[in-house]
Formats: sequence, structure tokens, C-alpha cells
Amino acid sequence: MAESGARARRVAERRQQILDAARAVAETDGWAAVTSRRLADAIGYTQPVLYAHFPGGKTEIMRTVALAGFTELAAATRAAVGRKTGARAVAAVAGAYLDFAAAHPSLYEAMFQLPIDARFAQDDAEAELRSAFNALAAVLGDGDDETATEVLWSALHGMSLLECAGRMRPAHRTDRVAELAGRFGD
Amino acid sequence: MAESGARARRVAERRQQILDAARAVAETDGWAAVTSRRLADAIGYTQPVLYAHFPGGKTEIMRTVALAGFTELAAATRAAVGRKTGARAVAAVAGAYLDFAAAHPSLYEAMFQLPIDARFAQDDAEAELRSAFNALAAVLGDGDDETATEVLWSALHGMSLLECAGRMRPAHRTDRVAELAGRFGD
DNA sequence: GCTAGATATCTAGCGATGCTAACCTAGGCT
DNA sequence: AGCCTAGGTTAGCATCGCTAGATATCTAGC
Repeated sequence: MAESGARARRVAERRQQILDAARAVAETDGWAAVTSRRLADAIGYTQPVLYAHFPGGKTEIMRTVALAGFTELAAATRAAVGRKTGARAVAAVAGAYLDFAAAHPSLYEAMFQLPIDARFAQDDAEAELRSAFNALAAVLGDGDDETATEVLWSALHGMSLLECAGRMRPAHRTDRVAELAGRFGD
Repeated sequence: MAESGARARRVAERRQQILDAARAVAETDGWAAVTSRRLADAIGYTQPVLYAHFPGGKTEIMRTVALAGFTELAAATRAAVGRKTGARAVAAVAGAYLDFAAAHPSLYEAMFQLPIDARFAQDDAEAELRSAFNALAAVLGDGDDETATEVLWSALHGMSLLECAGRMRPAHRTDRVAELAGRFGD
């Protein structure tokens, strides 16, 4: 049993290696390039090892990456808001949100666009998601106006995707944030 | 040469058959189920026939389906707006937009989420997209405030996806539309 | 009416994918 | 010593998108 701690740590390390590799490959070559063979190569083992760590296969790996993404996004928006309030807080959270999506497009894609969502509603991923959602709700002042929060989140989400797809004018990003802050800042 | 008209028509008909089959399969079983073999089955031919009609393969088929989607979406929003103005127009366009996405989730997915966008910026798909975009711009009154239009579109797009993913409270849809109309109806 | 060429369609198969069953091979336990 | 389990590999299955080459069918000229 004395060794089980060390073994558990090695297992956890390799789990993280797999996740890091998946994220790195996705960020450079897209999720289509995240194949089991390529991941196995990246960690120096063969494919079945992946399934030992993630029985759910590629789906579970993507899901786990996405989960970490929600935690990071929540932290980023919270940090950006700080003690700001009103329109300035909305602008800060919007800027942080859009920056996050722009900086890690493939991570953001995993969080929202990949067919991972199926089981999201039931399990712990929902907790991380709610946390990120609450970070948005906090800046809107009125504690229980979930509708406004949903609309703000929608706008940020849509804007992130459309910016990423090249369907927003890149030069006018600050204008959009200002527009958003003006319309949602109290 | 006299037959070439009839032949051309038959080719066009089968092209449409393929598109219809792709859309139907996607709508019932998702885009992952839209395989070349299944499409070939659906039209009563074998796989190579698909490539005779769509040299670009599955990608081109999805792209063409998406293109039709843009046209339909633009028509739906325009019809919903009618002669309304201000907040009522925004509410109408928002309702129509969300209805469209909810009624044809896989079509909407093809339009925005599948890796089709790559070549969108350069070719004619952009025209359909601009048309849909302009339908949104029209309801915002100020002719050249593209920033507000971008933000509204972002909100609608994000809301559609999040509703589809089950991340918005379904019962509060009309609240969200009202919220949107209130904030953008100026 | 018959043959030659074009046109339409199919058979068969390639490489790559996600995933898994079966085997091997070390190390600790009795 | 001898077994047993954990950890790893090899090899392979079914399916995917896609394509080359053979085959059938129809058209056109004599």
C-alpha cells in the first residue's frame, strides 16, 4: 500500500500528459487531428493506454479538457471584474470572455461546439458551468435576474464564435464591448 | 443535344435528392450519421454517384445544405418583421430567428458549427450570409450602425446554440426575447 | 440493324479512424 | 520456487471518406 500513493501519482501525471497533449494538438491542428494514435505517440505509449486512463475514449478526453476550460474561464472573468460594478464590470467581463475564447479557440470549441454536451446536464460538468455562469450573473447587479444573465451570456457566446469564424469586423471589437456594456450595464 | 435538357434536369433532381437526404438524416440522427454510404442508400445508388454530383464530397454537400439554410433564415426573419418597427421588430426577428434554429437544429448546426466556414469568406455563401445579416440590421433603425447589428446577431446566435444545447431555461424563452427587445429596441 | 464510342453506374479496395481482444512480461506475495 | 496481477504491446475489427478500374447502358453514325 505504501507504493500505491506513488503509483496513483504516476497515473495522475500521465492522465494530465494525455490531456495536455490533446489540448496542444487541438490548438495547433484542430480537434480533427486529435487522433488516438497521435495522442499515444505524444505520450510515448500505445493506444490502449489511453483507454486505460480514459475508458470513455476520445469523448471523455475532450470532455475533461472542456471541463478544465470552464474552470479557467470562470477564473478569468472573475479576475477581470475585480471590484468593478455596473457598465465597467460588464465591459471587463465581456473583454475577458472574448479574450479567453480568442486565445484558446479550440478549447472554447471543445467547451461548446463538440458533441460532448449530451451528458453535460446530469453530471459534475454542470457545476463548473454554473460557476462560470454565476461569474456573469454577479456583474449584473440584480441578484436573481437570470434572464438578463442568459441574454448577456448568449451575446458573449455568440460573439466569441462569430469572431472566431471571422464573421465580426475585427477592428470593431472594442465598439462591440462598449455597446454591450452600454446596453447591459444596469 | 435535344436530350441534354432532360439529362440536366435529372442531374439537378438527383442533386436535390442528395441534399434532401443529407438534411433529413442530419435532422433525425445528427450529422455524424450522414455518411456517404447512408446517403447513397437513401437515393438508391452507390457512393461514387455522390461524388459525381458533389466532387467536394461530404464537405460540399454540407456546405450546400448550409447555404440553403441561410436563404431560408433570411426569408423567415424578413417575413416575421413585416412592417414592424422598434422593439416590436426586434422581438419579431428574435422570435423568428430562435424558432428557426429550434425547428431545424441540425441545419443551423451546419450553418455555423461544422467545419465548413473555412472557405466561406471568399465565395458566394457570403452573399447569403450578408443577406441574413442585413435582415437583422434593418430592424435596428439606424441604417449604418453595424456594431449594434453585430451585437444583436451575436446574442441571437449564442442564444440559439445555448438553447439547443439545453443551457437556457426553456420556459423563459419569451422573457429572453422581451429582454432583448427591451435592450435593442431603443 | 449493327457497331463504336460515350455515359452512367458498380465492384472492390485504399488508407485512416475509434476502439478492443488477446497476448506478453515484468514485479510482488505466499 | 511458483503463481498472480498490473501494465504494456501487437494485431485486428468495423467503419469512415474517397477513388481507380471494370462493367453495363445508352447514343450516334453508317
